[in-house]
Amino acid sequence: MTDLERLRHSCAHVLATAILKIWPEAQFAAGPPVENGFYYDVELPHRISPEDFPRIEEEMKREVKANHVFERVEVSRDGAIALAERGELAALGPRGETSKFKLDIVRNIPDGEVITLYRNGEFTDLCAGPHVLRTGNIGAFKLTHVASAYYKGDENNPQLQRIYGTAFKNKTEMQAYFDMLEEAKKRDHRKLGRELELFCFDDDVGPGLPLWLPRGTVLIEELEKLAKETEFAAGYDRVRTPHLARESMYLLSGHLPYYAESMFPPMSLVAEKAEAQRPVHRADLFANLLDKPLTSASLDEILCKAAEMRESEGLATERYYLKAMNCPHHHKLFGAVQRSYRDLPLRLAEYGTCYRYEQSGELFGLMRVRSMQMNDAHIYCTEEQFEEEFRAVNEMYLKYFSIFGIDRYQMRFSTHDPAKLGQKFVNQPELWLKTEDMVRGVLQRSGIHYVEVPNEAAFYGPKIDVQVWSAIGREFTIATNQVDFAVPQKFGLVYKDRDNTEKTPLCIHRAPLGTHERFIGFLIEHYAGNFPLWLAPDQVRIITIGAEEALGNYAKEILAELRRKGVRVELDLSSDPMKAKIAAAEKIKVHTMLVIGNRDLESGAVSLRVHGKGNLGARPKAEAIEEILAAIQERRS
RNA sequence: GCCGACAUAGCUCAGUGGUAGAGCAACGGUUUUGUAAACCGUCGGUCCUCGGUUCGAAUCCGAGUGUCGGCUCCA
Repeated sequence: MTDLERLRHSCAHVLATAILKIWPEAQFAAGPPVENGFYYDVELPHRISPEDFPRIEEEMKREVKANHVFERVEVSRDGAIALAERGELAALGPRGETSKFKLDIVRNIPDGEVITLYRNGEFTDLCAGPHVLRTGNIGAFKLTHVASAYYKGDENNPQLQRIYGTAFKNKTEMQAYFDMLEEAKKRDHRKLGRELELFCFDDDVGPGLPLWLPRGTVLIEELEKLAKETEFAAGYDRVRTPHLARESMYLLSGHLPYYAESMFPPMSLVAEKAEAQRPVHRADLFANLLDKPLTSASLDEILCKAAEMRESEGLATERYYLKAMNCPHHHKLFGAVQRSYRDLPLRLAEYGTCYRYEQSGELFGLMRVRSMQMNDAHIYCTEEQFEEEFRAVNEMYLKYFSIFGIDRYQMRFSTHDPAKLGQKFVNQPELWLKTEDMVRGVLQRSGIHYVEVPNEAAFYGPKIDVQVWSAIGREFTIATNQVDFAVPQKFGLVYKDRDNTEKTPLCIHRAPLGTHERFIGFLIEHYAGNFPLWLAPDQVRIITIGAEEALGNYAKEILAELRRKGVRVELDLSSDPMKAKIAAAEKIKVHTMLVIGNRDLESGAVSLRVHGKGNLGARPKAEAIEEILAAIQERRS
């Protein structure tokens, strides 16, 4: 535990002390330090709201001022249980009620472990420590928010109130933290997305279904261009597949019924000619049955009637699902053509659109959505080819990260848990060990730093997830690279090997750029909206000083030349003062401004201004254009 | 999905039971400029939706929807 964590954990005890002074009946569960502070979970009939914070903080201040010693006491298990039963743990003294959560925690402490209590003033808590010496060592603290959490994170357990706070050695450091938070807020992709007109959401379209405005679409298309170039060079073939598929495919793939919950509910079609007619006919049919115009019927009435109708006529239904992943479609493409070992490795790539019914409370801007476009590809290869393919995929990741200047990331290698074979993981123990060894080997030989996490693999094989941190401090999986040794077999995918036998290929699922939604959400925060020239929705804006015809013509010449060369360029010929035009361009983070006045017109120059860098001075027109084209071409950061 | 908070003009926000407000943006005009905002005017509202309380609701109550903070989940 770091010094800061120790201090924050101690502050959690002070928080509990204060809460008990106000609400003596409070029952406490766990109160650990977390990334930016600490929390304590409490069960209390009173709903604590931020309005209660000043009062609680007042009590906390008193406790800090009293400068109580944090006293460590070792107790026997029976001793701790007796104290919990008398309600003396996480308490100011004996109480009528058992310290029920603490009792549960004591009972779950493994045999042989030393059980310790910590006391500060009147407050005693079951706690492994360590703590600061005295409450007075807590220099600065503040309660930040309140949320709810299930006891032990299990949704079958009672919901507790989780009071979050933060603490620092002194006020200066705490202020710096809050200032940093303010800065982070300005980078929030949801805020910038609106300000820069990149994307939006609409209630009539639906929650978690982003709409891309023209500027955001530029980002998408630039990323796709990058991916297509990179994948073409790496020997990928592009494919395209529909957004939905019949139920039977997801039964085959094994996604149903296990993943049905995270898929949109199916569309049911009646497999009967009369029913498959154009919607208008269906509408008339329903209207007749309903005895009123369709428009005045509620959706429930219509659905109910439709179901009744199907039932009464005994019509068979078939169901279609929106795809939640592209792999089954790609597997079908592998199987569509006879494959020889000479065709392998076969790399099928698609920016496929997927739909996942994420729980409503999980939606978060672009980072967690219900419709997404994935930088997907499936590589079908032999076991011998696996290492080389897997290594090449990892290198592609690193190439992308260097283009975007992403240096804070972590590769997470997720493996299976042998205890869950046949449940969470396909029951092929030897293939698990073999593929995990292969992946581990590639990572080690490539010198890639990674952490290994058991029990987090996909159901069909081990995987590597790349974690990044957004400006808001949330952790996200931005990219994924997975081994699949199970599903190709289910699909009966085979290739004819050299020895004239049929073999099942291994499959690598990979998405180095993740989904457009999450990746762009991340990039917005990463760049704080200040995209490099090649990505910037507004690459160049020509700003005239004055509006004489000759100057306007000169500006139009430059505009036309840049347009011809594929640059996203606009011309601001309005009568606003030059300073106002610059301000308007800066506000939407136009990357490069070409400011031209009569002086420039006379000398055939432009004056260059770059967002965030200010005025770079005048230079010959041709030179400025050359410079702009080169920066775009090289995807300079 | 669960707990809680929030929802007022395109954006940021004020308005706590009695005529719906500001700044910015947009639009119209005047102004003709040397590196982040020239002046004047105009437009703009289902105060999220539905229901209730009340002589009267943006304001109080209930339900729904959405967003946010967490939890759970995350192929």
